[in-house]
Amino acid sequence: MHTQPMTLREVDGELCCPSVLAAPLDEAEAEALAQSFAALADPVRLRLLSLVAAATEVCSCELQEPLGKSQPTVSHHTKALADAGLIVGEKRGRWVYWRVVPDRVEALRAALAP
Amino acid sequence: MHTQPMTLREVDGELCCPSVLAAPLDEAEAEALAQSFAALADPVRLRLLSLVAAATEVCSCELQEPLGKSQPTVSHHTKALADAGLIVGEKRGRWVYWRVVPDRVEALRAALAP
DNA sequence: CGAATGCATCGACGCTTGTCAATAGGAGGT
DNA sequence: ACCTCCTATTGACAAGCGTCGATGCATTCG
Repeated sequence: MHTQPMTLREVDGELCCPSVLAAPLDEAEAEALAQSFAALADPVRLRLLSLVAAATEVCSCELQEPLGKSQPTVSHHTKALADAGLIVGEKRGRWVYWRVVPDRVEALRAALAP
Repeated sequence: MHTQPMTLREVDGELCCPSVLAAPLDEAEAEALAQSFAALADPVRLRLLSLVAAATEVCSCELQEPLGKSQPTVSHHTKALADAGLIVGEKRGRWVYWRVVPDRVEALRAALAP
């Protein structure tokens, strides 16, 4: 299972999120935001995310076919999204069920707010 | 100078933008969105974008020092952001002045809307 | 128990990307 | 004309990433 949501806000704990357009970012903020956006910078991961969002809960085995990718590749992408905190996995029996983390998506969306 | 805003919406011309969380993305939408997010998936480009946004207009020469990168590297990143349609450059005299394209940023932000 | 299933990890392969020095292209100034 | 300044492009290099087959780890089922 994959965890740790990554920094992005361990920094000041005050405001919700740094906005790219509001004020110049310092290097730490830029690095954290860039890693989060990098998780979205792949078409397979975007489709994976949209599939999970559409079903509110999806196991990895259900992703392999619609994505048209091998099982290790799917696992690689779920891990990438989970490391970015955008999805979270829960292991039940032999399966891992994935859900999106709306707050995380919202944080990235807020980073693009004017 | 760099131009051409790239696809992302040549597709249906109807709605403003595909949302990742609303419905499963097809491969074309995912590819276009991924390329746009890839432009934001670099800390130097994020800081560059925030610097341009803060000043509403910045020439390349003013970016080199705060970013701490060489001139070719800065040019490389301005091109990347311009290819993604996030900034646009206007050449005046010997200088190129960059401005953000708010609609483009908003389109990406909308892609993360619930 | 053993066999089967779902997922993660490893190793390897190509391709992409960020970076800079060197060079080229253009516009202004002298 | 020449020289200077700003930007873009090229070439090269290292690092990172997406992909898959093979393997390993748990868990469930018979």
